[in-house]
Amino acid sequence: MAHSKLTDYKEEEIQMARFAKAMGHPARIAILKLLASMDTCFCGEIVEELPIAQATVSQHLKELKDAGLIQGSIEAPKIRYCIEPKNWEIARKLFADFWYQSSLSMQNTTC
Amino acid sequence: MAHSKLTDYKEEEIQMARFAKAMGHPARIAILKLLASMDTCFCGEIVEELPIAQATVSQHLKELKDAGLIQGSIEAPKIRYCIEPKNWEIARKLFADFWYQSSLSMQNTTC
DNA sequence: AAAACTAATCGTATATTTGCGATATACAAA
DNA sequence: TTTGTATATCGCAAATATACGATTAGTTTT
Repeated sequence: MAHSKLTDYKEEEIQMARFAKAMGHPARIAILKLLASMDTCFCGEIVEELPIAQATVSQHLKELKDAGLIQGSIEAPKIRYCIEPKNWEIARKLFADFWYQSSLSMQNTTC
Repeated sequence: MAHSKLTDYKEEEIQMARFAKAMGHPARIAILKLLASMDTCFCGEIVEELPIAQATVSQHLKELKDAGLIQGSIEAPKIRYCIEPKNWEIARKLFADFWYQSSLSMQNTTC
């Protein structure tokens, strides 16, 4: 048997989908790029950059935090955000492997 | 001025978010992996693999197709699916650049 | 022409996402 | 202790996503 019906998805697929979903909005891509390029920055700076209201930015930040891609630390009265290095590396690797594996097995055929 | 308020997101961010969103579900990750590893396969084979109903698989396939990541061709009475090579490469590159750029600018600091 | 098969679409229910203004919270500054 | 500043959270509305069974559409086989 080459393949068999899955009772559920693999943990790796679930994890990768979780990261991908967190990245599935232009605002969150922009936030991640900003954080990666500026190393760290304050919430307020992000709000200034994006074409959405403060409450909405805060919501996007929460989603990225819940997915584990970023973290924040209090520097009263501000909050400093940055990439969460461990999960960032996990995500990077998951996606890198994903496309690497596909390049190995995929032929140049089209259907 | 280092940065300025965006009136809207960059096309690249929108495109990347579109791909990421399409990949933001375990079923769709599983489908993409399956297609990449099997080169091409029939819709029915995908349905057999996944723990969800045929109608739901069809819906996920439609989303992947709408995002441009896969394509299908009729081989009556079946439909053969495969990766859409052009957009696949565009997506791969977007993600690769994304993490490469971040590795360039990110220090090993944490906040 | 009828029956069988594959896959898309419809209709529906429920859950999640997105966005905002308003408000609350937490801390610093006065 | 009051005031101000920064950010999270609340409450809401609208849109989108997820899942399924049932049905339809398109082809092939009989």
